[in-house]
Amino acid sequence: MPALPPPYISRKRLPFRELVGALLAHYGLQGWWPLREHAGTNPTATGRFTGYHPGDYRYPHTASQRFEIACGAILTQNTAWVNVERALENLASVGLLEARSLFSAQDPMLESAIRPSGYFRAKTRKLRLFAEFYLCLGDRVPTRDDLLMVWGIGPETADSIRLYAYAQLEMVVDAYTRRVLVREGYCEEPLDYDRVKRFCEAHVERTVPAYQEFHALMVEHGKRLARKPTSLSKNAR
DNA sequence: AACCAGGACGTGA
DNA sequence: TCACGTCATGGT
Repeated sequence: MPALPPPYISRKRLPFRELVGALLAHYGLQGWWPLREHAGTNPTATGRFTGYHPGDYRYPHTASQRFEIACGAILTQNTAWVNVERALENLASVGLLEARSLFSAQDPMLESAIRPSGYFRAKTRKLRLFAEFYLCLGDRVPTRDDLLMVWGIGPETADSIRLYAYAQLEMVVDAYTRRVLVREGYCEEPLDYDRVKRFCEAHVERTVPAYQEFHALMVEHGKRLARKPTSLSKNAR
């Protein structure tokens, strides 16, 4: 056990599980991960973020969807999703949203396709290295440690790929999750990734759909908290 | 016109 | 270990 002060102070709050229930009631089922083929359907409460499939947890249906999800997870690193959508569209339109062609593509081709999502040189390298890893994988499901061995894939990206591309029971913690936990008074900074992950695991039903909905709700709610405290966050005590 | 967005890596202390 | 700089585009 790390010799650190306990980061999670129990205040007079809803039990965390009940906050999650309140968020679900408020925002509804999310149905992550967004896919291009669903673009334009199921707009969420925040508006223009589309591509979800609420209520259907059998994704990915195909290897193509799996690869698209993983690429999106890499491209969205510190980047607004709307920019990632453009990059994914560009990749698909030139036939590069597929492991073999992406791996074989020339740098300038990849770079120009993903430029809208930023960090285009670093992400070109990351996508290519992931494509290589993905091809070597065959039909096997990568462990978290497998993914962390790949340059460009850190804890959150690895967990996102595990939970959404491979439908494995893996809790995803992102900036929005941390923001919600802090702003709603369930923990204090500094928020170490693995400790937040364990906190969430302790409070969420241990099923893949529950993990997916939980993470998606954290993002949806976190986006609101970015602007100003919402009525929900004020009422939720 | 700053500031931020669904991080990860390299570096020096 | 850990704090900090770097990577880059597009929206608000």
